[in-house]
Amino acid sequence: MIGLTDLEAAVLAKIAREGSVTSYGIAKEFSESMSEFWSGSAGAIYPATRRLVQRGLIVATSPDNGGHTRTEYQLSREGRRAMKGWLLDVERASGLGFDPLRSRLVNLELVTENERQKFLAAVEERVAAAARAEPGTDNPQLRAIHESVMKSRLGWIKTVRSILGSI
Amino acid sequence: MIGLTDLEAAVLAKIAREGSVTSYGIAKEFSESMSEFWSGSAGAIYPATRRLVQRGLIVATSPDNGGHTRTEYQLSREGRRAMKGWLLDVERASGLGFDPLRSRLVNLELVTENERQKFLAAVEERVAAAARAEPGTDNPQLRAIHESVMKSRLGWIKTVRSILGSI
DNA sequence: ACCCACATGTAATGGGTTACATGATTTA
DNA sequence: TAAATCATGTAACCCATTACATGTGGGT
Repeated sequence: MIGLTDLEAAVLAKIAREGSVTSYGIAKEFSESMSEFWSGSAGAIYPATRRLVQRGLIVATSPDNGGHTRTEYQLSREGRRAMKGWLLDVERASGLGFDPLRSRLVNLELVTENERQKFLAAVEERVAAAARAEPGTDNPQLRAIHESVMKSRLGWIKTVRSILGSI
Repeated sequence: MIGLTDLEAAVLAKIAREGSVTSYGIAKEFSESMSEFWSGSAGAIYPATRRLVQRGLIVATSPDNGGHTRTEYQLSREGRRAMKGWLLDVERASGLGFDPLRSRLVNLELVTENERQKFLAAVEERVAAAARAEPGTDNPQLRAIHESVMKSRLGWIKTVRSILGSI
């Protein structure tokens, strides 16, 4: 009834979006696109789906399409409820999480002006490149959200550069 | 020589900024301001400083200011080098990390229009409130960075609302 | 025949979390 | 003198990571 880890919640959401998926399918999406924060390793996903089954949040079905083992998961009613509880959690959604750039920026006064400038320029270039990269999804909503993330991030970096440039 | 965890790096940076600190002092700052991503628990900080000492990245000194035990840490030369290596790591700095809001937004199509709108309005309000809150530091650079984070975040949320509003 | 994608798992490890335990010093 | 703060640590637990092990099915 209590806490889902963020990975568990993401798994629930993935199952909700797809309807029916295997652990392998979940792991694959996590490792190639999802968040780059999770590796999408088997050692995380298989235990996670097992936990979710034990808690009754998802149900397992084993369609026998010839020979090999394959287990697909679907959301249960409680699973949907839990997923929505996590998704609409305003308190947690309003936090900052972990941002590898932010955690560096707040310490950037520890290096020289020159290093700062070079670093920020390089990061800006890299983020701009990532923003131009192909989106990896054809869902227009997701694409728009992804685009807004990258745009806002670029704008933020520019702001920070001007702040730190004027020391 | 290889990887620092982000927490270890943050500890190094804190020591670099302060010059000399106790584990307790580090834990305190982490738990009240730092990142809200780390709890700043003793169970994380004391083992971390121990590891950093073992790797020669910080050195321990025990000033005897009467009676009670107290261990302060300072950066070693290698510690400064490791910290700078982490700080100026463009590759890692350019990633997205974990954002509790982003990880929800990409799944927001799973709830009704009404729930979406209510959720986004509530989050916007809460983030705006956090942006107005007192900064917790008197360092003008840090304040400016924090301000830029919150401003960019608010702008982003507004963009997302207009994207998701026009479905 | 060989390789790649699909598919499922386990084992060792690492590094966080909460909760607990202890004691000195300062402040009300 | 009671409470808060400073200060250090440990123990049990959880969960994600990497690396390994195993096997099927389809394409070249």
